[in-house]
Amino acid sequence: MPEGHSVHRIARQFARNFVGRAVVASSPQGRFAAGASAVSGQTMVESWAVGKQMFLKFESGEWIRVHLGIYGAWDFAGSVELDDTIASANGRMGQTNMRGTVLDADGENSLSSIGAPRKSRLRMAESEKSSELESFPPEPVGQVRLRLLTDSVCADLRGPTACELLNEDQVQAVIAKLGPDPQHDSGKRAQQKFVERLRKKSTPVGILLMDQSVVAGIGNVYRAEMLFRAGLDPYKPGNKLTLDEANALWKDWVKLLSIGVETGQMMTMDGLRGKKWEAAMANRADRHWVYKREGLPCRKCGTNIRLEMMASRKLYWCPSCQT
DNA sequence: TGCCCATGGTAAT
DNA sequence: TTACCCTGGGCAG
Repeated sequence: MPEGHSVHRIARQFARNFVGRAVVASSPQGRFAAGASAVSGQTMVESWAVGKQMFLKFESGEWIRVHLGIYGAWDFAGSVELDDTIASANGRMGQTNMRGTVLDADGENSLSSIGAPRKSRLRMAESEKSSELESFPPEPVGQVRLRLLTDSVCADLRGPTACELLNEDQVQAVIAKLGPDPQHDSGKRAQQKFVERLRKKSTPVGILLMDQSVVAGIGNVYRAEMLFRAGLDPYKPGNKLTLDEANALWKDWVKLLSIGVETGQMMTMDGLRGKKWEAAMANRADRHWVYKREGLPCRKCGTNIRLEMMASRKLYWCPSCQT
C-alpha cells in the first residue's frame, strides 16, 4: 500500500536492475498477455515515477504504466542489486519484497522472510527454502499480472490497479493530469504550480492534499501527518490558505518524501535522535504524530486525537493543535 | 479459519 | 456516495 515514496524506490530498483538489459516479459495470469508480448525481448531504456505511478520505457518507444493501488505489489527475486541511493539497512520498499534480501513487513530485519514474502511460504522448511533460492526464475506465486525477467533478476507484479501499454503521447497525457512531484519536477516552478492549485479552490485542504492533480504522491498517511506538522485544520478551504502556509506545505512534502525515498518508511516525526529514532524506525506506532492514533493523547498537547471520514477516507487530526 | 481492514483510484449510481 | 478491483496482515473465535 504505497504512497509516492515507495513507488520511487521501486522505479530506482528497475533502473538499477533492468534498464540497459534485455527483458523477457510475460503475464502468467494472462490479463496482461498482449502488453507483455509487445515488449518482450526488448531492452528497457528508462524507469521513473511520478507520484504513485511508475513508467517503464522500452527500446521500441513503448511504455508500461503501473499503478499499484491499494493491493498491488512487486516481488523481486534473484541477484537483486540495491540502488545506491537507497539505504540498504531495513531495505523494505513499501509493498515491494525482495526474495534473497533480508526484509520484513515493518522494516525490521527478519531472516524468516528470506525467499518468502508470502505468509504461506514463511512456513517452508529450511531445505525447501534453499532449493527455491537455487531455482531461477522461481515459480509464479498467486496471480502474477506481469513478470519481467533478465538473466539474473525477476520481478513479479500482483494486484495492481493499473498495468497498461502506452505510447509516448499517452504517457504525456497521463503526466499532464498529475500535479507536481518533487522527485520528478524539482525547482521553483513545481512549487509554484502546487501553491497555485492548492489556493485556487474552496475545497478543504485535507482533500486537496490527496488530490493527485494538485500534488502527486501524497496519500492518507502523509496527508494527516503533514497537516498536523503544519498546525492546519484539515477543513480549512484551500483559498483561505496564506502564501506562507502553502509554501511551507510544499517544503515539508519535499522533506518528508526525501526521507521516505531514502529510508523506505513514512517517518513523519523527524528531529528524533538516538534511541527515539531507532524506536520509531522499528515500530510503526512510534512513527507518526496522529495517523492511526484516534482516541490517544496528542503527542504535543494531550488532547485526544480525532478520527473522522473525509471524502470517504479516514482523517486523523488534533483539534487543539490544528486550527 | 474466516472475517475485516488498508498507505488508491475509477466507474457506476 | 457507493461498489468494485483484488491482495495480505491482523485478529477474533
